[in-house]
Amino acid sequence: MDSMIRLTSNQRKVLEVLEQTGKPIGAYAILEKTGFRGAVQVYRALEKLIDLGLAQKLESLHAYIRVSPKDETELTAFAICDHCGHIHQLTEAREIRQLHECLAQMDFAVCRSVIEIHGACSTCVSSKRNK
Amino acid sequence: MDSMIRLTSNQRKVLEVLEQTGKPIGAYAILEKTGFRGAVQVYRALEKLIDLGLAQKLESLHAYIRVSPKDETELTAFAICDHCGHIHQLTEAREIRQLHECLAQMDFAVCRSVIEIHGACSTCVSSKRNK
DNA sequence: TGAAGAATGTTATGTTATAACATATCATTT
DNA sequence: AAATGATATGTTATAACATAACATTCTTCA
Repeated sequence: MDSMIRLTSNQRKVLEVLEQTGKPIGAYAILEKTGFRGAVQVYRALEKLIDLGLAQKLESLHAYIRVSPKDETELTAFAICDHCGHIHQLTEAREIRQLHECLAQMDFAVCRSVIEIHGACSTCVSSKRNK
Repeated sequence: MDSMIRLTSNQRKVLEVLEQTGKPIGAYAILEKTGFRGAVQVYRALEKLIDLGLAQKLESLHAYIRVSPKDETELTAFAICDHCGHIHQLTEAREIRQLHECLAQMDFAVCRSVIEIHGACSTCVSSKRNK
């Protein structure tokens, strides 16, 4: 893959950890899994991966997650299940676009959009119902 | 005011700092302004103020801001100007409600909503244009 | 090959947040 | 007023997250 080519060894290692994990993971947990000597290496790799659109930070969790590079960061929202940790990614949702349009009408120039909705996913909601 | 009654001395001090500041402020800056001996006192007060709907945390800034208690947390979005620090609060916006409805249709039970849109406010955008 | 730039390593420190336990304050009942 | 219990506050330590500053190593391409 073309995008793989430009990744350095450290960046590849971090990306692999993100992929193996499959859900948000903190920088220091990445540090342990990669075996790097310091946190700096993790943060540097994450910065690049985020730049490339391969990862994103979940601000409300202080954690990082692999995203598909085609997902436009600005138009992505995360539904975070606080019970099982599952992340559902809403990409290109009409509602997000509308929110941005609403801001555009106020002459607000969006450059980054942090949308993280916490709650309980369908699985957890129904398993609770059955208790 | 009724809501004032239940606040303790520390909570009142923190609330006053938030109000005097008028924009997001970090916990350790609050610590300095209040003169408390430790960060714990700040975080405890903030927790209560947030519970009461008098303050909110801006996750992407690691900072806290006074909000009007009638603003429903779940339906609030913040437009954060990264140039001048100005915060515009969108409350009860139709777009947010629609996003929640979209999640509800996926059987996701929302309990907390973090919506923070970064960019440049109209003032900063136009002052840039004039440079 | 060897100079320039990119990547990585190393150490230290800054920043944000909470755990665990001690003490103080205040209202209520006796 | 003294004893009780609940709430609030204080204190210390540490966890968790993030970056600054500088040294070294690795590429690459003239």
